[in-house]
Amino acid sequence: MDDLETRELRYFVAVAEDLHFGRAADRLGIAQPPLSRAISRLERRLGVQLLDRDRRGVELTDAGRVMLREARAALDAVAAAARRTRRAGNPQPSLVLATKAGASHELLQRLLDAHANEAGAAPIDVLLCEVGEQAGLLRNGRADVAIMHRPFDDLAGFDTEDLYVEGQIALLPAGHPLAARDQLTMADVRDVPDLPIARWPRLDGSYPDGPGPEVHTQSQLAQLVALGKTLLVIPASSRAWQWPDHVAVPVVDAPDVTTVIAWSPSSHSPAIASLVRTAAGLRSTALPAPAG
Amino acid sequence: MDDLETRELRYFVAVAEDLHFGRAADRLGIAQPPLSRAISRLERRLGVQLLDRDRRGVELTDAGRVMLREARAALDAVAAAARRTRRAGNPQPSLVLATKAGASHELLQRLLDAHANEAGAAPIDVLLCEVGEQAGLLRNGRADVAIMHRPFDDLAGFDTEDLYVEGQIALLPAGHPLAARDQLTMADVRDVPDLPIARWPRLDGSYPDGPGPEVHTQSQLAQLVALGKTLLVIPASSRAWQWPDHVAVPVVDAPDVTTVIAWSPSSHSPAIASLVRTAAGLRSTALPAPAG
DNA sequence: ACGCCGTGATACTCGCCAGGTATCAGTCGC
DNA sequence: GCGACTGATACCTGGCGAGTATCACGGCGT
Repeated sequence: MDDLETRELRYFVAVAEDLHFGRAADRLGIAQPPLSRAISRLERRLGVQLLDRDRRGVELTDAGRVMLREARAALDAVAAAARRTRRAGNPQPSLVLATKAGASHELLQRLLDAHANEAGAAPIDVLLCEVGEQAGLLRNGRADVAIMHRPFDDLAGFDTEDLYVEGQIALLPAGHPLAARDQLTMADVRDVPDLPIARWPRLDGSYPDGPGPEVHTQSQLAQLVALGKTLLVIPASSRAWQWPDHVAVPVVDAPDVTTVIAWSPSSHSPAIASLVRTAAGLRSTALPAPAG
Repeated sequence: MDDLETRELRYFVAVAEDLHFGRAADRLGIAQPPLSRAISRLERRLGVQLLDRDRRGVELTDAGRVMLREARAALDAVAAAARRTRRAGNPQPSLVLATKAGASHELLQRLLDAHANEAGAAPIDVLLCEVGEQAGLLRNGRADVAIMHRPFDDLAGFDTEDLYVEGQIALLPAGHPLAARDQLTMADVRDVPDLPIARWPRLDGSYPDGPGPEVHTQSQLAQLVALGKTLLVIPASSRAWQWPDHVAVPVVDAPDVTTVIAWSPSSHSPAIASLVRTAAGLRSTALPAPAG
């Protein structure tokens, strides 16, 4: 059983994403014939057909879909190996912590302070990212550790330590009828005709149906909120979303949000262990009382 | 940033394991000079020294230790991609379920029965393995799903669903003084001079200190228990360990054991989802009442 | 001290295979 | 039917991976 080479996996992923040999070859910076040959050799070696070269187009077979998912994971792991090794070779290796810009700000501040006070603590580079990016960064080695939120973020495949549990609030323009209430339910908040909830892309990039605007960055969303065009239900601690002319109202039956620190089990190092221990230590100290 | 090839990772892992270029080259089936060159090229490309070629021996640097761990994970992921794709290409793809021989027998039986009754269920191959092997099998694609036990097994990096919680029992020869008690504590059980608890290897292969015999397979352990040479504290449901002349006594303060079904998030397929759903469904039906 | 063994590195040669160009073979549109 | 477009095939070339021979260096016998 001769292993696959990462080149073959890269080639297959390119073709599977484009479903077009010519364009995939372009992206890869090679000519089309070598790509065709590489894919058919891959299929021959696996003894499995990965693509249906149905006239007028290429399609993935079931096995091809399996291969696409597995190949992406494998390529991430290889890339992570290279990146983490490079960083480990630095004279003073640092930890990269990924976090959603604006979320869990206070907790992060306290974590960084506490960590800096530890003797011999590795320096920490904070990598601010968009919603849902952290998992990918951890997987491909661009980050060592991430602050994430259950149940929003995809925690599959990571080790995690719970840091904080809180309820959620609805963020409303000050003048809105619902803003006068001192608490809301999800039923109140759904189907508010003048303030539809924004729709985020799913993992596959498609958008759920609904009346709200489609957004895919936090700044887009911030803009819409500031304009009073959308309604937001977010963890109580996400103060970055606070505007002077908006009001936060607790949503009593919204699911609790748990802030966690997550890392890839294959990169578990003493430096990460120390940071996680510091983070877990913050749990016992005072934080603003969780809502909900 | 040109990626690493799996060949380079395999070579590095071989050298890092042997700490000897000649023997590693032998194992790899190549000559020593190409191996030396491959490693130094790898180091040059990463810009990081991985090995200290101190005369009279090769040693891993810190970065080398990082690389070793990451490279193993990456190679597992690549191997998993190949194996799972091959299996997905079969006309009637099956799921491979890994489980410790003898553990959770009744639950497994019920799971297989229930799954077989599902319409369109994939056939299941059961892969019986030794203690601690399941994680590796899931990681490198030899298995799709595993029955594992918290807190004994290494669940890092997997998705899991809890199936069953139970207490633990001590297994004693019928004539032993402790066998007359109707419950025990860990303090009772530790340091019983004539029945030291067997020692299992740690993840790195070394053994903890202690008076008990070293074991690394279940049959070794079974032999020792049958001879009355060692004492066992195991989940109550591990009936495979029951001998006619042995007695099970509950250990009231032993940590609860949770039986879980685990799978690799990168191989999450409809077939696995269906099996997991079936397994979770068993939770609500009658099982022997958990002890503790 | 000397030579010997064992180690990893270097020098060179060779052959395979990745990759390029040119071309073929279907399929669709008009 | 013709042209446009797609992926497959034929054939060639160059680079790199792998082999053999050898070097450089340290440890350790006697």
